[in-house]
Amino acid sequence: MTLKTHNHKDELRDVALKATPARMAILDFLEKEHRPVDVPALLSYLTKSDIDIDQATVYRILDKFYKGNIIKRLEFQEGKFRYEITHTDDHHHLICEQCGAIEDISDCGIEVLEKEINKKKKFLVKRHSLEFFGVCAVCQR
Amino acid sequence: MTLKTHNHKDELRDVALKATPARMAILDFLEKEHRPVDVPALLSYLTKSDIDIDQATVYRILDKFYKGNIIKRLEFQEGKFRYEITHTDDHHHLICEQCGAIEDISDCGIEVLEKEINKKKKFLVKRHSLEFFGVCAVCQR
DNA sequence: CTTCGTGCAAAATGTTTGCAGTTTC
DNA sequence: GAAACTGCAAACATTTTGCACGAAG
Repeated sequence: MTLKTHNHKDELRDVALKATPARMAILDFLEKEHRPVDVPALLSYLTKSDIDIDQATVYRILDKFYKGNIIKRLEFQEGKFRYEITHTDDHHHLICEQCGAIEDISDCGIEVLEKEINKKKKFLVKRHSLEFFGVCAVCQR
Repeated sequence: MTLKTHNHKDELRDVALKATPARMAILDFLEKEHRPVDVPALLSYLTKSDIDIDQATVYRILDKFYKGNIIKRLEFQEGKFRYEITHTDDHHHLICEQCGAIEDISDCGIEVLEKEINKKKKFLVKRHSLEFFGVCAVCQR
């Protein structure tokens, strides 16, 4: 069992955001889901949880969370964004193009590459996106 | 000087696509531009070149090209797609968040990682996306 | 009580589709 | 001439915005 030093309220206070029911529910959902979620999924969860919320509000909340570095914003070549809780480790995703399964992968050793880029190209890397698309183990059978 | 074994007409015939003026112009533009372009940029170029084309047609052409592997489809966290001619080398991009400059970078050594993923996770990688966001040399000054 | 957050409606942006007419091979 | 391609208009999906009301600290 891990020691939880922060709850959602603290998390929000840390970035000067008020702890509203909608925000708490969104954090709950993002934490519960073990994959990056899109806005439709978020909305349908909120509706099912009897939280009546407008999509505009959801986008505004996600924007605040993103800017406060509480969540990450990802693109899986779908023409829309997905969001996931910011974790301490730098991980990426394996996206199965057949069933849509999303696996995590860590330790891609990309920091080395970033340093090299900085040295060779004088480009200061702030963040990167790295996703793999293919066929998962189950779909290969 | 490099030997050009293929022109645009051949390129299209190779993937069973008819060589129409619009398609030739789009290939011209994508070849001329040294950065991944979005649809608005493509449309404005075509208009300036007195090629009257509907956006629906542009999207349909890009779709065909993408499926024929003539072009690549990229996302730079902008909520839209960008396209570039498919090159033989596997390169990625450094995107300056301040001025929008896009530099190429090669030899990221990601094939090694893909093989590892295949072995460890039994996930068959077909393609990947890797982009770096940060500040370019000019904007750092 | 002031600032921040939300709902509602509308719009902006990017992309896709149906269908009738046109072009390419 | 058949199949592929295109224009037009409309629809669709995602995301953003203005404004008035409501809630949190």
